[in-house]
Amino acid sequence: MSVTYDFPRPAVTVDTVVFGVDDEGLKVLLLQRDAEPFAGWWALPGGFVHEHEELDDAALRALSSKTRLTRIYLEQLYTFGERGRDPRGHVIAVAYYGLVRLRDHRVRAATGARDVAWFRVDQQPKLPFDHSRIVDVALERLRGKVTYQPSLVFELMPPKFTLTQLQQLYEAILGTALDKRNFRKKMLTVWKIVAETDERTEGTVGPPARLYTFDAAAYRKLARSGFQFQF
Amino acid sequence: MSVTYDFPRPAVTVDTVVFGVDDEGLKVLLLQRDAEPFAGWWALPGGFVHEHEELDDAALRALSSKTRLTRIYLEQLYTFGERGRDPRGHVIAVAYYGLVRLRDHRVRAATGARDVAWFRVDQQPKLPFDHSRIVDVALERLRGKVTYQPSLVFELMPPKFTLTQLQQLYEAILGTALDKRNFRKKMLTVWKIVAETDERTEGTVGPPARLYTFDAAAYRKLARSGFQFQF
DNA sequence: CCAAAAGTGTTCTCCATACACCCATGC
DNA sequence: GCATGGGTGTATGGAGAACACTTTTGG
Repeated sequence: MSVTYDFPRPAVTVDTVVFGVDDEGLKVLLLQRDAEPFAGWWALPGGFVHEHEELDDAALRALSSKTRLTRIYLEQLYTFGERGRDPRGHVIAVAYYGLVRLRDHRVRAATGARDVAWFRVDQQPKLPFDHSRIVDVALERLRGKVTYQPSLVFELMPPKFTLTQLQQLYEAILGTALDKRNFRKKMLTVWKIVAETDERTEGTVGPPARLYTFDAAAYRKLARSGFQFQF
Repeated sequence: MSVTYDFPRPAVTVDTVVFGVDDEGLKVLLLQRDAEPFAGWWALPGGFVHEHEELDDAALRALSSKTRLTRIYLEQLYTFGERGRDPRGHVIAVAYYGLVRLRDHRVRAATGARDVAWFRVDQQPKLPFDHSRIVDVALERLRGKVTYQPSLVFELMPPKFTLTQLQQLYEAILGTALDKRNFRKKMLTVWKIVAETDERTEGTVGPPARLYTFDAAAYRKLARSGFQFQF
């Protein structure tokens, strides 16, 4: 039995919003387009879905082929299909977002891109298509998700970190300042999802800070019984 | 400037998961397919996206053309693109979910459907494609969303309702029993999102119950300052 | 000794949770 | 009068929010 469908079809693309963090704050990965439309503009990495390709695979492929970023964690965000969003015609974009440890990944331009760079989320250039909207939706989702699935945050942290670094990351994502004592109490006493190590930072300006690790086992236990949110 | 793209494209469909409630509990709307593949099976209402049609419009059109349900609130759920999910080939499904007041809407079969009916979510037949998975994802989303966006629930309630009806709806959606006193305290004292009327039910078995309305203004005020969840 | 950052406790308020009895109505 | 469902209050515990000073180190 073969049933076919032979009408004109919309094209389907995947677009990816990849966030990273460094000491300047939260950043988003953009590439400078090589081809029309919008050649020369900074835009989200993405591309057309190939025949018989799964969406998740298409997103990873598009990202790695254009920016050399591989093996990163992506999650589907939303599917955009507004009329007029793409001058080439009827193009539906399945958007993904993800997080990487910026220092672990050297990005460089590849197929279809003149250049690749990280932009602070509060200092993005004007983006083509509806990409600005997509970034906004991704940011909103990231902010929401962080409060009820804090494990996400640790995707961005090195394996060992200080509590101040962790707090700064939360502040970068949420865009607000947090109280140091309350933050530490939540991590150490309430949630207990970080574990002390014996190590400390070296060569810092102030006193050395203790290094912690993410306690995945404690996290899973906590996740089963639900979270209490807000800072 | 015209840029085209001329490779084989996946087909794009929209599928809708519509929830309703009656005294038997939470239900989902299914239709009995008329055409191959899976002719005769109960499945989610849906259909192919037309040329230059927006996704939201396609979902509403597919739903109304097959079930005569119109003007309902739909929200995008997730986009499914797993290999092998459709025997016709590479078909991507953008899924939507929505809520209706079951008693307000008489559904009846139309184009492409032999029959249309409401099924209790815990008594669904075996569904074709990956529709069972889609219903599961929709249910999970509905359950999550109810706790942080309670206004959703009132989409399913009549304009005037008793607190017991409201509580039963929450219980149907969440699949758990709730404490009557705590529930009422939350609605009336903590959230204050329902307003008393002077009316009462008539002809009931026990004593008449007071009727309440949803207080949209109070809700918006509360929504701005964030919620506290859980019952 | 000074600048910089690390680290630490307490109080108050609000909400979640647990729990049981009396009352109004229709039949 | 009885079955059915409506309606009500309190005590406890846990977490969020607000808030400031001392200590350690390198230069």
